[in-house]
Amino acid sequence: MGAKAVRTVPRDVTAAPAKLRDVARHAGVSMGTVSHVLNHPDKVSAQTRERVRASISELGFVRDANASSLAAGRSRSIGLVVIDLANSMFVDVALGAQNTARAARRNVLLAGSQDDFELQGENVDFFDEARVAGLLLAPLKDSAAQIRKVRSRGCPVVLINYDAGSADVCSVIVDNEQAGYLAGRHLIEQGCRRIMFIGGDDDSLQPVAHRRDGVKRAVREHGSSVRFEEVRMPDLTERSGAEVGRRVAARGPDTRPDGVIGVTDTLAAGFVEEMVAQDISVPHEIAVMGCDHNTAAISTPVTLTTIAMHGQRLGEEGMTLLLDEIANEGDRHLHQRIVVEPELVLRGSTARMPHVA
Amino acid sequence: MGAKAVRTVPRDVTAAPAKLRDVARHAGVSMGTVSHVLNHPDKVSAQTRERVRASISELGFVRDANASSLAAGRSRSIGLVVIDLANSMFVDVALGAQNTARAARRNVLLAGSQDDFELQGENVDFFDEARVAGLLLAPLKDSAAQIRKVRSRGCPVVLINYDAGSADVCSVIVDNEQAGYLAGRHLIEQGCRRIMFIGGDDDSLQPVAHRRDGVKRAVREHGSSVRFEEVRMPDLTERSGAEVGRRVAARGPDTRPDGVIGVTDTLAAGFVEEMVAQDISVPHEIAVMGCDHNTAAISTPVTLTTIAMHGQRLGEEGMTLLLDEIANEGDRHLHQRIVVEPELVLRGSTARMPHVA
DNA sequence: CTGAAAGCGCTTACAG
DNA sequence: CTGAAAGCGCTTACAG
Repeated sequence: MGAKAVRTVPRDVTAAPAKLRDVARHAGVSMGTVSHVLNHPDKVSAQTRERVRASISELGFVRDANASSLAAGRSRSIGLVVIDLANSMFVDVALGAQNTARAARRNVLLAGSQDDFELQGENVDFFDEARVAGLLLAPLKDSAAQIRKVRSRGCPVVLINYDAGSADVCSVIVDNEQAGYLAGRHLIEQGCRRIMFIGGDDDSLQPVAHRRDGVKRAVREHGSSVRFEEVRMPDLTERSGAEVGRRVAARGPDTRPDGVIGVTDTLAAGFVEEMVAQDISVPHEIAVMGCDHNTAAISTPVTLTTIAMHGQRLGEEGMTLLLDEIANEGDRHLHQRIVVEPELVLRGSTARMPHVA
Repeated sequence: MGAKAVRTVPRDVTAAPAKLRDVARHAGVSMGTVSHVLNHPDKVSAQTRERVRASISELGFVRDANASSLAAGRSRSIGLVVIDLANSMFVDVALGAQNTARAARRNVLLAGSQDDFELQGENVDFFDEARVAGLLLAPLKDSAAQIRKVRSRGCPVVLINYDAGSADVCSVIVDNEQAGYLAGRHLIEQGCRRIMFIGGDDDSLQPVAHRRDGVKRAVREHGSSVRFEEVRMPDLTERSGAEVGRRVAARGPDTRPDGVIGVTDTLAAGFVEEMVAQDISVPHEIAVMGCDHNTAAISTPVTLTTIAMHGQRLGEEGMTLLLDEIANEGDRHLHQRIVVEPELVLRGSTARMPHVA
């Protein structure tokens, strides 16, 4: 080729990264214009916009989000704090929230609390410091203090999977009472007459209390022929489920329950494993089910019947509510309480009736 | 009580949030001193420190992390981008990374890429804009361009579950070849002689290629009596696994494989479900196993033998390497490549030999 | 150990 | 549509 030996020299990697002022200089415009191209491209003429964009990519400019948020007074990101990422329900929540946020060109910052209220507090504080545009919170238990603090800084909060019981905050919840009811009714329909509910000993854990109430309603509805029994464990782990399993096995076959509901799948999974270890047949001697559709509860030797919570739906609805509240800062926003219905998921661990197999 | 009616008036909630300058004024010190209390408490006398802390909590001051990061030139947070949070292996990675970071008083920002290379790019860009102190990246495939960009801004990167093959970056990887080998050897030991490997059609997915190589090594090692067959699917979903299942079922029993390895648990789970639907016994007619210990693969009617990847270990080691690189900015840091060995997890889907039951 | 001051890299009225 | 300038809330040498 006859072209002169002029070639694009690769930018020196050790050179200082380009800043907005460098872009402005390079494009021959003011910093304000570059900022507009970044934040309100429609307010800039097409020609200027393209010139600025060319400079941006040529210089490899990446805007400093910290400076941007500081100057704008608030970050564009949204914080999401969930109870525990090891519970797949909350991964679903994150997915749903993420997708909805992305459609609105917003980023979501994700944090899991590992079932630890103190860690939850740290996560909320962190997002508070980051001055997120909004906070989606799936709390372990009553978190009024944490919420008030964040809100006083002008950050809207939407609750997920927790009913604050007050009208001054949006929430998206699962009907946990109904979840318990579905579980109880299903076992009764499978012929169980001695129902055991494995819950926790901390009544402030709202979903646990509600699910128990639902199971009781199903039992009551059936009349006096069904017995109800509740065991309260200090935590909701697989280990606790196995512990209950040992106690149940130690009883005579006639006094054992014939249907067991773990308030979480994890708990139910631990129970099932212990049954297998003790040579007690699931579902024939004892039908077992979980109650939160945690796909992480894999290790059961039989597949676990459970109640699906539609986590993704929760995340989507919550994010939609939050985005609305952010857009309408206080005034035109009406706090809502959205209830998502749970659903029975049939699997092997309760399949006593031939037609269910 | 004879005390005067002086009581602590609750701070007006509508008042402007306290800033560092307010704290300084309230405590009667300069802003620099407040900043020191926050960032280098040991450089301040105990008395001053406590006075400042009292003012901080009395005023409900929460430092603005954006301003802080801007002034300091870099955020204190660390970014973690994983391939997919729906794969529990990566939740484990996040857990491990989180715990290690927390011990070092660092926050980690978590993002999942949903198996989407474009989303991965967005996640990396986001952390780049946030000027994170370091980036832990579990990439889908070669991401040299993304990495170079971030690094040019002075942000150290450590790779997880991906072998960059170059000595200029730290990485923590699973020995995927060994994982494949363990899987292959296990099936052969279980008596399988016609092994099928279900993989993907994208050779740039490193773990897939390595696991296949490992399976082949096991087959080769056993001599010519074992047949090897590979199926390449466009994606690694449950649906693809079921599709392969249908094809296998359509063959005559004599030409079918008697041992199947899904390169992911998800793939294997889909295959198993299809076997059950087709009334082909797992493990007796066909033994099946997965290869990444994804606890999210719950829906299998028999529990799935798989290879554990020790995700938490990966996260911990990766974060440790990254923290070291951050602390020793370039000079005293030596790039390392840590290999974590995988491990066979026996379950029902390959239990053909009585002693394994 | 403490204080005064410059500066981090943007955004946003404001005026043209 | 574009530009000049003030300011966002901190941190960090620097001097005392």
